[in-house]
Amino acid sequence: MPGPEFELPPQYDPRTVEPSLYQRWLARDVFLPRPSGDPYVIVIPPPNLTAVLHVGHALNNIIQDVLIRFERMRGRAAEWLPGTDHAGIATQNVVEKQIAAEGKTRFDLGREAFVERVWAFVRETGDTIIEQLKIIGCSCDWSRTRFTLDTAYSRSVRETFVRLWEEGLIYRGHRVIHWCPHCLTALSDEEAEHHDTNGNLYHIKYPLVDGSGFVTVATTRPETLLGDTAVAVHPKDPRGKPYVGKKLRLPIANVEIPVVADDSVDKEFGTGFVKVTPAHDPNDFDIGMRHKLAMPLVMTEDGRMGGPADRVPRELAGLDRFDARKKIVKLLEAQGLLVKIEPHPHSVRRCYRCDTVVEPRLSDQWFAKMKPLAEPVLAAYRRGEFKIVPERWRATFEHWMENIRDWNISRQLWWGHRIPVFTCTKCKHQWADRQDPTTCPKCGGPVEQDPDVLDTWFSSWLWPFATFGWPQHTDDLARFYPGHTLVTAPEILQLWVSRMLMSGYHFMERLPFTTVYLTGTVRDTKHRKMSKSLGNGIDPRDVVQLYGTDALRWTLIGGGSLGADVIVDPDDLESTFAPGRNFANKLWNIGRFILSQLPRDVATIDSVKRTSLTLADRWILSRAQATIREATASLEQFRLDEAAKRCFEFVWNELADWYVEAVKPRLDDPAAKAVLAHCFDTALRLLHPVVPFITEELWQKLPGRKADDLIAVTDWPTTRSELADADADAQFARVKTAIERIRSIRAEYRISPKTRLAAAIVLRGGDRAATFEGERETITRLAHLESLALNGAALPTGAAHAVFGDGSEVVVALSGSIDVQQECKRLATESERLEKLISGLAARLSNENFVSRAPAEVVAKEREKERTWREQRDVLAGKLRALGCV
RNA sequence: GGGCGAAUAGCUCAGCGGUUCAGAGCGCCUGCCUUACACGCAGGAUGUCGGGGGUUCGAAUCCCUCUUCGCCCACCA
Repeated sequence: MPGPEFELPPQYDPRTVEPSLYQRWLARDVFLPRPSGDPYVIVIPPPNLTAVLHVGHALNNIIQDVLIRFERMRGRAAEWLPGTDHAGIATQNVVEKQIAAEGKTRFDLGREAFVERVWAFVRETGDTIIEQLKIIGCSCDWSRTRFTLDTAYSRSVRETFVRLWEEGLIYRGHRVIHWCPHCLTALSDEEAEHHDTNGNLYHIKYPLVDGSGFVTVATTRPETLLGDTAVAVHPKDPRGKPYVGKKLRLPIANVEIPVVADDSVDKEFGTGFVKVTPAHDPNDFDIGMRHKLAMPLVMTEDGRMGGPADRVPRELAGLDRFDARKKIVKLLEAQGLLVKIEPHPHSVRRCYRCDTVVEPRLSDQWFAKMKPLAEPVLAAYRRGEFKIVPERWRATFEHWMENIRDWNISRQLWWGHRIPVFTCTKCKHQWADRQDPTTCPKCGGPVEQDPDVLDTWFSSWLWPFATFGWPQHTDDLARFYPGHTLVTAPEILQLWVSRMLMSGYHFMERLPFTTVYLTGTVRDTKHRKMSKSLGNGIDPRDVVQLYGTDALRWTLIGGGSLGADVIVDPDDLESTFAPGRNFANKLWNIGRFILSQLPRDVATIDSVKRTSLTLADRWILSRAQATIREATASLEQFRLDEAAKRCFEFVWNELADWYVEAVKPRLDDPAAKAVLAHCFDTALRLLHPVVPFITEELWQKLPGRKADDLIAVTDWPTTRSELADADADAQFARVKTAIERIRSIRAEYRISPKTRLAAAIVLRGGDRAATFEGERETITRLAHLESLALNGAALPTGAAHAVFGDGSEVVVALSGSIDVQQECKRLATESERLEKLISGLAARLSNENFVSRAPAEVVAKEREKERTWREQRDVLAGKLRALGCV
């Protein structure tokens, strides 16, 4: 008998195998799409370059990797395009913070030097992020790595802008937008996030100019009263009617403002009188437009009070808006104009990048019209041309698409794509240009480019096709657009996903993907989202260092179902990731055992005669078939967790716990070796997408591997009907049950493995006995493991016993005596339980409705069950009598 | 203010009309170093499936309602 050809350590050490395997995959170009074949395309959600990745990002990318590896093994030309996002405002913020630490601002450096500085930063984090993706095993096509500021990519961005301009979908809007006083830029609606706040509602008296009294307004932002140009009432509100057309004296500012009637006022809210600040509130802006009111700004861009001298008194000018609020309240109080302050919870918008309270501000910005882009996408969704999983996001998506508003695409930043709008300083002609013009095409005068840059999402919304070279008609574009699956976090469904769908449909006339997979969120034990700012972010590299990449992947994939959150305890990585590590180690040891048994020329399963297979052989082969079928179906439905769990069961509970044990007595049987090799090979392939490293490592060691074979590009197992065997499934299930009963009895009576025992399986029905006869060696072996001697003879009564489902029973006789009292007690309890079950079932079966309405097979099954239970009860009664129990 | 989701074993979560649906992992208890694995093996305990109604022959599973948590959306100052 040939000994093992190599020795493997009993503990798997991922650190020694993972890096070299990754290099090997790279060297063989397995991550490149196959030159031919049906493409399967995923574009990575390009990570921001603001910080290194945490486990939340890892989840997202591992899901993509599982899908791409699965499809690659199925023979598709799998293309996973990686890259990174310049993340305009976010990145600029981080670098500005760095500069601030040096006591400088971006204005000290100047635009060019600042942008250079950002580039340096971005190159560094970019490298780290790519490195992290490799460490977690991502099989991206690195030859096509893109960055949203690449030269070619920038051309795409510019082309889009100019096209939209030419189509009349871009316009200059003078309106109130969300302004971040910290980032000093406009934000889109989506970038100004709602946060619930415990604010106050201030009731303030505005005196009538004619001295005849006051009206009282209610506001949450008293400091904006300096910018009031009217007070509005609802036209049908009797309280306000008498005042319409009258003049009020604005407190503190000392200007006169009118009372106007406007439908938008809610009679129910506050006092019914609304102060109107057109330059600092979007609603008030609309009112201002309707009533042709002046719109003075009373705050500076950085959130301090400042404006026309008649409105902003010297004592307030330059004061921060929140300090100004306190001061104004004091002044009002002193003048007796403050009626009351009542608590008023409401929502305040904050900048999604720096968390500063956003200030609505009248400003000129570029907008893109969205309705014409959104409508066809919504229609396509309703026609089922793409789907979102989990399906529950449907309402959110549709609601957003139905109520879409124009998109503010200009940002007062330096880091990003400069807006390609040019203005002639002489004739004021304004146009968008694909090239940088030097002179005005109309009058030849000098030109100026718009100083602002585009919203970062204005480049990322082109990701599915700009990355493949659009607007050039490249081969890549023809082959890889449209793609297939987009995997991302639900929080950017609007910000990014819906816009990609719109741009794809608009510019490419095809939707960019067929499925949007929205992942869950990785949270800590307090259910807080994992993030750097909260300090609960875990670097996936730390986990990999401790437990290995496969353990990380296993935990994240197997730990949560489709779209569900995954909880990671940052203070106890061990308990979070140990299951993954343990599973890898289990796989390793099964491999160690099986590999030590396999000869170099192990037979294929096809060359083994059916007749030389035992029940256990046929059973495990059949289980393998079931696993292939179920795991494949789960993956096709994006249920990665189900697929992983099914494979886990096959490997651990079926292959290791039962088959490997059952086969030990006949390890010199070539058929057994063939079955072992086949099942292990199948398991490795099925598991490879989830745990790529250890499966590759073990698969390499299987007999018959050629030097350039790699599991990463080998075939996905397919089902073969001739190996499925329902008979074997059923029969082996019975063997298992019998063995389990024996073990249970042994444990219950604390029979040490050294104690000699005899047991019998007494079967009801001769045919089944015959079946078992044929499987004697399996049973004998398993029984031996339990230190049980198994034979077919009946044994003395009075021994411990078990009855199971189909009426067969196990009787175990001990060489010594048993505790009769204890056994009586046990039997009585069991008898009682059974009696209860029987009476419940009998009631059900005597229910006419059940018998007539339930499906026939259900009724039949219940009848059969009742019959069995009654038999069992009789057997128990016999035992009780035999033992002399009362 | 709307919409969505979640509440199942001590913890983290599967299951989402009948088919072992009362489950998995971790933890816990009892035995075991049985020639792959103690990151293991065998056996075991633990849940009125958030409360209350309803539909049904039958409900963790569908409907209503309440409570508690999340999330998303929202121009009521």
